[in-house]
Parts: sequence; C-alpha cells; structure tokens
Amino acid sequence: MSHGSTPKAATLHDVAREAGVSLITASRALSKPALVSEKTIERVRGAVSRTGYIPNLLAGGLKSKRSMTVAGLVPVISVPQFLPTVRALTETLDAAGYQLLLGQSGYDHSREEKLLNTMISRRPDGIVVTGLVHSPAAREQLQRLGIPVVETWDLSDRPVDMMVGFSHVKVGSAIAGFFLSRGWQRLGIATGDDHRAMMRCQGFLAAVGHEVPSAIVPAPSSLERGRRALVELLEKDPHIEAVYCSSDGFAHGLMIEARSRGLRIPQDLAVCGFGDADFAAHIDPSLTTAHIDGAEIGRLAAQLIIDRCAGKPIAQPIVDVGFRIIERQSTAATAK
Amino acid sequence: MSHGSTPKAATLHDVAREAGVSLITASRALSKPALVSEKTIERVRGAVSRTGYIPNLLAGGLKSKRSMTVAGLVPVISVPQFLPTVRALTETLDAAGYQLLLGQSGYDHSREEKLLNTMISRRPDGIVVTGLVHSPAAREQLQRLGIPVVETWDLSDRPVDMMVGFSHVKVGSAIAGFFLSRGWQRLGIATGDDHRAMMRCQGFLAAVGHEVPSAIVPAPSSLERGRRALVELLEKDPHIEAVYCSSDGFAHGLMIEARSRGLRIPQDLAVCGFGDADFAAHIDPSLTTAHIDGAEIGRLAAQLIIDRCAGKPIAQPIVDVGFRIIERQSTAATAK
DNA sequence: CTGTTAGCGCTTTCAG
DNA sequence: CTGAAAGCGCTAACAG
Repeated sequence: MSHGSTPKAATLHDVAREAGVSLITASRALSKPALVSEKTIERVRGAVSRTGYIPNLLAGGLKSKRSMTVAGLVPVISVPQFLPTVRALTETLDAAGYQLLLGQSGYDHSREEKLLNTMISRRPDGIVVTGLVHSPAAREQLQRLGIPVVETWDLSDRPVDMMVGFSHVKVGSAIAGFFLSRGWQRLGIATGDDHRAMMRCQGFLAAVGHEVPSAIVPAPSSLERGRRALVELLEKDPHIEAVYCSSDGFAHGLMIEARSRGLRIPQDLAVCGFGDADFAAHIDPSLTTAHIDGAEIGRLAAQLIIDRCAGKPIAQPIVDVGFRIIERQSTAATAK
Repeated sequence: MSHGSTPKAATLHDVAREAGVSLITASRALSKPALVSEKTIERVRGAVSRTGYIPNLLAGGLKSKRSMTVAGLVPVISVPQFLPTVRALTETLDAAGYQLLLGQSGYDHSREEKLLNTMISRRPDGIVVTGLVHSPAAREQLQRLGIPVVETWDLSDRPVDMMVGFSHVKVGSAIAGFFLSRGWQRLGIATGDDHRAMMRCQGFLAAVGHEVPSAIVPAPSSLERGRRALVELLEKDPHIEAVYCSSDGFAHGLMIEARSRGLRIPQDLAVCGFGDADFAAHIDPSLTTAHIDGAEIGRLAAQLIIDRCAGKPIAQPIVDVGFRIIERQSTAATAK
C-alpha cells in the first residue's frame, strides 16, 4: 500500500527499523510471538503492513535448515488415479505451512534417481513417493538424507522409512475370488504393464490357480486402449465371461467396445475395474471396482511427514489403508 | 558412495577442499564451466562424486536472486481440464531447471490473495495463473513484484503482464452457431457456475439471440451432476433438441441419463461438450466438443516465463491459442 | 583462468 | 523480554 513502482521488496531489516526494534526482535515477533511483549508485537505488525513486508522463506530456511517444502513424486501427473492423493497432500501440507514440490518420475525407474537429485537440491523437509522405491541407489540416497520419507500406494516389508498403502496382491486375489464366487469360470485380464498393476495380476492368477487370457498394454492404460484390449481378449477366448481391468477408464473402454459388439454387460460379459473413479458409479451399467481411498493416503502421508518434522513420535510408521470391492451392475448376478 | 551413515551433507566447501581449488572455482566449474579450464572441471567433477555433493539451490538463490521456481495457481488440482496444462508446465519448466510450485486457489477469489502471499514468500521467478486475476489487490501486488506473470485459459485486454488463452465468449458463440446451422431450434444449456463457463454461456446466448432453458450447477461440474442436469432441462422443455454442456464429463452424464430414458443421441437429443477430454472420442456415441490445446497453453506459458527470466525480448506477450469444434456422433446430422 | 572479499535475508547461538 | 554477534551455503563483484 506504500509505493507505486518496485523500489525493492521490504526486508525484515526495514520492518525492524520502521518499528524501532532490533532485527531479531522483529523476527521473533513474527515467528515466535510467545517470546515477545504484546506491545512490541503490535508495533512490528504495524510496520509489516506499512512496509508491505512478505517474509523470505528461502533466507530463513538457509539458517534454520527447514525449507518448509515437501517433495512429491508421481509417475505422471495426468493419471487421474493419484489426483485425490496429490490434492490431499497439497491441502494437508498447505494447512501446516508446507509447499508441495511435485515431480514426475515416469513409469520407468531411470528418471527416478535424476528427479530425486533435482528435488534434493531444493532441500525438502520430507519426501513422498508414489509406489515403492526399488532402485538400490535411490533407496540408499533417501536413507542417507535423514529426512522423513513416505512410500505410498503400496506395501512391502522393506520400507525406506514410512509407508501408507495397501496390498496389490490382495486386491487381485479378492477380485478373482469375487469372480469365482459368482460362478464365472472363463476369466480374463486386461492390464497396464506397471509394477503395481502386475502385482494385482499376480494375486489374481494365484487365486485362480491357472493362467488366463490376458491383454497387457503399456501404462498408463486408457479408455481407448480398453476398447482394443477387449478385441484382443475375444480373439484369445470368444466365450470369455468376466474380465478384470487394471483401471476404471480401461474397464470403461472395454464396456463400450462390448456394447458396440452387441455383448450385454453383465449377462454376456462381467467387468471389474480398479480405482473407483468418479464416473464408475454413474456410467450405465455402473462399474464394479476396487475402491481405494486415495485422499486418505495423501492425508496420512502428509501428516506423517508433518509429525516427524515436528519431532513427534510416530505410533504407526506403516499404515495399511486397505481397499474394498464395490459391487455394481457390471457384475450383477443374472440368469443367463 | 563414501559413508554409510549421515555425517552431514557435503557442501561446496568440501568439494573445493577435496579438489584442491577455491570455493568460487568449484562453484564456477559446476555452474559456468565456460569460465574454467578443462582440467579443473575434471578435478571438481571428481570431487563432487567422491563427496556425494548435491548443490543447495536455496543458498544459491539467496545470493543470485533466482530461486529457479515458478508458482502455478489452479482452481483445484483434481479438475481434469487443467491437467495437460499442469503437466506441460511441469515438464517444460523442469527441462529448463525450474520447479513448479503448485497451489490451489479454489473457485472463489478469497483464497487467491492468501495463496499468492504464501507463494511470494518463496520468491518464485515467475507466476502462472489459471484464468484472469480479477481482484484489484492481487493485480496490484503481482505488478509490484516485478516478476513475469502469465494469465492462462482466458483472454482480456487488461493483462497483468502476459497471457496465453482463448476467448470463451467466442467458444460459446461458435457452439450456438453450430447448433443453429444444423437446424436445431430448441436449445438448452447445462453449465458450471464459474466465470469462464459463464462467459461461454454469454457468447452462446448472444449468438442465439434469446434466453434458453438452462441448468446451472456449482463448479466443478461432474458426470453425476450431468445426469441430474438433463432431468432439470427436460422439465423446463420436454422437447429440447440440442444441449451445450460446459464440460465433457458433464456432457457424458447427460448422455447416460438420456440413454437411460430412452432418448436417442443425436436423433432425439444432440449434445456438445467442452474440453475434448480423452474419453470424448471413444465413448458411444462419440462426443462433439470444443477442443482446447491445454498442453500448448502450458508449454507457451512456461516458455514465456523462461524467456523473460533469461532476459530475452518477448515477441508476443498475448497469445490466442484458439479452439476448434470437433464434430462427432453426438451431433451427427440424421433424418429424424 | 583463478582467487579474495562481501554479502543475500534470515535465524541460531549467547549475552544482557 | 530484548539485543549483538555469527553464519547457513552459495554467488556477484571485483581483483589478480
């Protein structure tokens, strides 16, 4: 509210002078008001608004060793799957004064290490990664950093530090078990080729007990690829009864292709997706799928980082958020 | 590769000592190799890998006044619409060494100013906002900052600084014109209530020349709300012929509801969306929609910031990326 | 091509 | 409760 042009941004030094106190008192008035008298705080506050002062977190972080940033690594930003997690991360961290530094690690691990270095050069106070950190070099580097790390959207018995996720193998088994319990015998798989999707397939096949026809596409899977995947599956088994798809968008594509070929869902073909995307409940027929609380993963991961940074003890460094299969019309039991 | 535990991260000081050169020479060897001899560079490189040194950009930025970060403000992260833009921003900036600081401004403007202050406290080298900056206080603050600002996904004649977008009014007019050219008379609108969507409605109505039945929902619109919106429109006009929807997901919901009511698309009801989401071409019937190159918006916005930071002159500070209507089955001409 | 001298803006010591 | 000194890790400016 003071000047018209750009006469250099006000620093804490200016605020202190304006308020007639020392630099450090101004600093304390703003960041540790408990140590300063009411009256001084008032005067500093006044000086702040008169000068238009906005703190420089970069400078503060240099000395205090706290950048108030958290790095977040996702395979690709445009995959809807992780959106609720990224959103919850952003919001939970923001509420605690942290800024998320979002980075794309890609689906191959080569970029992971490079991105990690880029991130580390900004000295984040914590790191959240999507999936497990597999590369030994990256694991070692993360451990040596000495900052809280949360691996998400998966579980293992070798956490780098903390974990918030669920078992993909169990999801696969549960879906297979569900299909079998409905009496479907001729099963199929349409899946992306990323690690987590493949783990679900592994669980699926283990529960079924034998190989099944499958269409494997490069991650990320999409509606378009779903249409083509059904074509591939029908070639392998024209009488296929139920298909598990590695994502809801993928499943949606399969269903559209099925309809355009005159196949009725679920009478001629049952379909189960993964992720419970926002459209899953509202397409016609509605889609049976495995629901994951992605927002909860983001909230918990953020909170673990925040608590660790605050020095609080972590009661549960590995959290299984579980999943549940939501039965909808695409697998409704019907007389054939 | 040197130690097993955490003996404090190596600094440039350590590298310089290890390489047997001065601090500043080590600095230059890494960031301005042109000023240093081959041999010295080699020695510094060796010292870097032996010490496991990772630069501290926070410290460098403090002196050089370049944080190598760019703030990006979107209404909400989970709206698919802006994903390609955010992704292109991330990638283009990353390639130039910049980190995107993503923030959610929400659909109401109250958070915009607060978020802006949070962002400014991290001293970004540039700011990209989605939509126009409306609040006078925020506009003034941005101008005073003296860093490049790009407003995106819209155009106006009062840019804060630079702009990359298109005219929402023209999109609305174009869609209305398209409907009219097909001979549809009884038109309808299903729209979210955000500023840009309302501008499209304005253009639509101006082209039609009179009011039309409309269903307005709180932004962001969704598939679920689309189903309900059709119900509302049919109550207002049971013989409605063509509906413009403010997003593709929204339009998809309308189409699903139409089908479940036995309405054929496009014979009984034509539908046009907005955004050309990835599924638009692949649902059945495929969806006519206005295509916007969101990735291009992100790339251009990032490049403007990068160029400005590099001191390059900007040939065109306001870029109209345009749009085009993609005609698909949902508006196919048919004998009724 | 290399080095020395000053800080960037703030917070952590340690004294009053 | 307040202050003075020191320095976080790095780079810009000037000297050699």
